[in-house]
This record gives sequence, C-alpha cells and structure tokens, in this order.
Amino acid sequence: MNIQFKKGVLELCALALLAKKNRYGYELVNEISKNISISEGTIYPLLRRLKSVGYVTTYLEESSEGAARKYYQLTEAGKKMGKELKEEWLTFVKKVNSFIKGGVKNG
Amino acid sequence: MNIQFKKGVLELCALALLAKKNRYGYELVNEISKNISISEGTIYPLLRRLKSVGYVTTYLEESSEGAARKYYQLTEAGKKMGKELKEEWLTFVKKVNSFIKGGVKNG
DNA sequence: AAGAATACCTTGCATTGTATTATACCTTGT
DNA sequence: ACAAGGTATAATACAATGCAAGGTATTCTT
Repeated sequence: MNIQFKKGVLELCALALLAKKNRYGYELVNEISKNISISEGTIYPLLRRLKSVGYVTTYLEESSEGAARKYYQLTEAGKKMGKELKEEWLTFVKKVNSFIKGGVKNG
Repeated sequence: MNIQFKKGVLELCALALLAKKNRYGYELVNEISKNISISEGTIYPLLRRLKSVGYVTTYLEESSEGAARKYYQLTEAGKKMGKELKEEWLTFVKKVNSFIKGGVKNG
C-alpha cells in the first residue's frame, strides 16, 4: 500500500472511529488495520499528538485480558476537527478524481 | 488545504495529466493549481524524481512567450505506474470512506 | 517457568510538500 | 537603453508524518 496516501488521512480515520465511541489505542490499531495497513509505531505517536493539541482526552481502564487500556475520548475541538477534516477530505478526493477521470486509461 | 493529503497524490495527478498529452513543467503547475493549491517548488522536484526513476523522458522546445520549455513525456514504465497508482488511489479512497461514512457526523 | 497474547511506548529514518531564492528569456512601456 | 513583469526552470533548507525495530509490562495458558 502506498505509504504517502496515508499522510494525514490516518488522523481523519482515528477521529472518525473515536466519533462513534471511545476506544483504546490497540483497538484503534486493529480497527484501522482491517482496511489500511498500519503499525503501532504509527498510531501511538498519532494519538499522543491528538492529545497534545487537545483533540482527545484519555483515561485508563483495567482489562481482564492483559495490560491496562488507555481509552481516548474526543473533545469538542476534536469533534469539530473531525468534521472539518472529513469535509476537506471529500472535497480533495473530488478534485483529484477530476484529474484522473479518463486520464490514466485502464486496459 | 491539508498539506498531508497531497503526499503521493500529486505524483498521481502529474502522471494522469501527462497520460493525456506531453506537457511542460510550468503548464503542469498551472493545470494542477486549478484544483489543488501547489507551488512550483513542489512540481519541479517531483518531475525530476519521475525522470530519475524512469517514468518520464524530457525534451526542450522553444517558446514564443518566454524561456524554453522542458516537455515531459511518459515512458512505458510511467504509463504502467500511472495506472497502478490510479487503482491504488481509488481503492484507498473507498477504504477511508468506509471509516468516515456516518462516523464523523455533520450538522 | 516459559511462551504467547494483550497493550503501551520510544527512537531514528525515509519520503515528500513548502518556502525561499536564484537564474534566464522575452515583451512592453518609458 | 532600461526597468518591470510574465514565462520557465532549478536548488536548498525545512517540516510533517508514517514505518521498522526495539523495548516494557500484564495476564493467561501450558
């Protein structure tokens, strides 16, 4: 999978998944990995960044299956950013598609 | 516009535009700028990269409007890469959209 | 005790877009 | 002739972010 395509988009994916419900880091890695190949070394620094800019808050919860889980919860700023990023993304995709439509022929 | 979204996608756009016809650098800057905000400092290094990996060849042509123009022409490898990148992009977009669909609510 | 699965974190690296600056050609106005 | 501005290419230092690789700790199974 093209690494470059992911730049910035993983933040959108994380915010989108957190908009549905609070999740812990390892869970996010697994959820996103279902569609997009990523590693923990990508997600943990990303989550740290989201926290440092105030898009999420965190709280710990014990687990019966292993180490304690750190849950991430969207702040109001995080929800707002998620919506903005989503709109930006959809607009961006339309613009890119206008270039490649009929541009790079298939077959 | 989110800078990170553009990573890797500008290469796709350039290959797509060159698939339609040969173009010179400045022309590509203007074409892409119609939809996506970019600067010359982005396109010229990109074109040099495309040439260094063998996706394009170049030739000079005089212009009646200013300095000589360096035209870029896709190689077979470039055409192939363009098609592959396009497919990858379309697949990637679908996967991202599956996350944000109903995820980050609007309104 | 050993191993595997769960869960978190850090570091150095590679890639690629950006801003800035420089070069050079040509046309137009003064 | 000269300055200004549009056309066109190029080099450099910088910033953001995903990745591989490695590490720590907890819990369950064998």
